Amino acid sequence: MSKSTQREDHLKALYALGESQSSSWVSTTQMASHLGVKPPSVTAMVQVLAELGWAEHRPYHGARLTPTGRKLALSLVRKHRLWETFLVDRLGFGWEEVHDIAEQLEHVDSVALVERLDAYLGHPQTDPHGDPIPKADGTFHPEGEVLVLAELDPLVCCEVKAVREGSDATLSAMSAKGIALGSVLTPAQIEALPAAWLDQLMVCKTVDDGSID
Amino acid sequence: MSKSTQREDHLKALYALGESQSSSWVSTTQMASHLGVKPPSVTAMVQVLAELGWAEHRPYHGARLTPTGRKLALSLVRKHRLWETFLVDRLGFGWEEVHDIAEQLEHVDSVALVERLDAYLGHPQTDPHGDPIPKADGTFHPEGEVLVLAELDPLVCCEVKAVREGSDATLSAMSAKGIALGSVLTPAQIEALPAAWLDQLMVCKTVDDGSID
DNA sequence: CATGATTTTTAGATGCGCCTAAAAATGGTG
DNA sequence: CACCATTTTTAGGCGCATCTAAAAATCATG
Repeated sequence: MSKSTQREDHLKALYALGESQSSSWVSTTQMASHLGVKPPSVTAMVQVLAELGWAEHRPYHGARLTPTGRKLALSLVRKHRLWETFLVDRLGFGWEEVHDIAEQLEHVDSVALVERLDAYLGHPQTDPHGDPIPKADGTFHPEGEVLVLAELDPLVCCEVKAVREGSDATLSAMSAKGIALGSVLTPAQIEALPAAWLDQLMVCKTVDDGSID
Repeated sequence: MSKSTQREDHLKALYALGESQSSSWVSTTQMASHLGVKPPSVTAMVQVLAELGWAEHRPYHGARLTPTGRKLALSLVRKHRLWETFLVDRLGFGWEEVHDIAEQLEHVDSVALVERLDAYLGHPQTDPHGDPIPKADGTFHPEGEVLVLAELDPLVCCEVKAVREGSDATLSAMSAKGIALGSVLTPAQIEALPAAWLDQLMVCKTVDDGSID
């Protein structure tokens, strides 16, 4: 598929891991466990990405995307999230079923396809997990004030805005408990959730309108 | 992508070439030119397909699909044609633009995806080129009485039912001359067509209803 | 600040799909 | 029916992405 599914996968891993931590430098071991390969394989691939001008490699310290590499990674994220949106909104898949399929679809190489798909879906701003969809030029729509549920200090009512990387099983379990994008959670409900979910659920506080009047 | 895009491509070539001629035995040279590789590469791949039980290989004589191989090939054809239908009917591509994209999409491995796509498209029976779409069980809807335009002996009015493997440029040119599925051609129009097209256009005779009344 | 534990890279091998060149089989023709 | 042209397969290599094992660099700790 096009230039190489593997290169694209390494590029995406570099992007995803760089975003999820303070420094954009990512270790080869991190990438290896994320991609399910061994560290030496990552080293080799990172060196290829460096030759292509898509990443920098500081031996023994890690790798980081170049601006070019970042653009490419964003276009992959864009494709992935547009396909997920298609699978859920149009084909009726559950949000826990679409990741692996989108993983394959995102490697299809056709600019026209992505742009037509985007238009067909009505230029969606977020995917079925609530994550923002990068635009064709690599910019995002602002994400609003969301925070990880684990960091909600005084437990207050909040609305689920997005779910970060969860296994299919986790996503199914959430669905089963009635958690979806837009769900409102009360402090009591939050305390009853499995601890692991607190790091995955992104929420924003809702105003308690004292609805018992 | 799944088991191997290359194996799938060889399987499809074996199917397509076997169908297009009297004998289902296909030479490695034929496959090689169809796939754009050299004959020794095909020999090697055919031997792999034989080990998988997808094809028989009679050395120095050719290869042929087994029933299992044929089923797999039909499921690829099914996916290809469903995606082409999606691209044209839903995304608004022209029929000459979709082959290469569908070629990539058909290798995406997900039974659920194909079946949902089929339902979403309304279980179409033919693709945008007029070719029948195999059903999930590998059967076809009957194709009706179509014949190659080149064999239309007394030139009479006919309706375009399908277009066989044409280059994108050919398909564009046909569109430009107003030829689409369902177009009705008069003997005068047929005589004006480029000779090469006569082998690609599949038509059925139409009743001249003597509409000048 | 030196030494041991850990991380990372290099070295060398494997499988896959492709290639070219050479050998083997087939098939047509005198 | 033997020979030559053609087709097909075998032999041997190459590039890519991966692996394991060994070497090198970094880091953490006494």
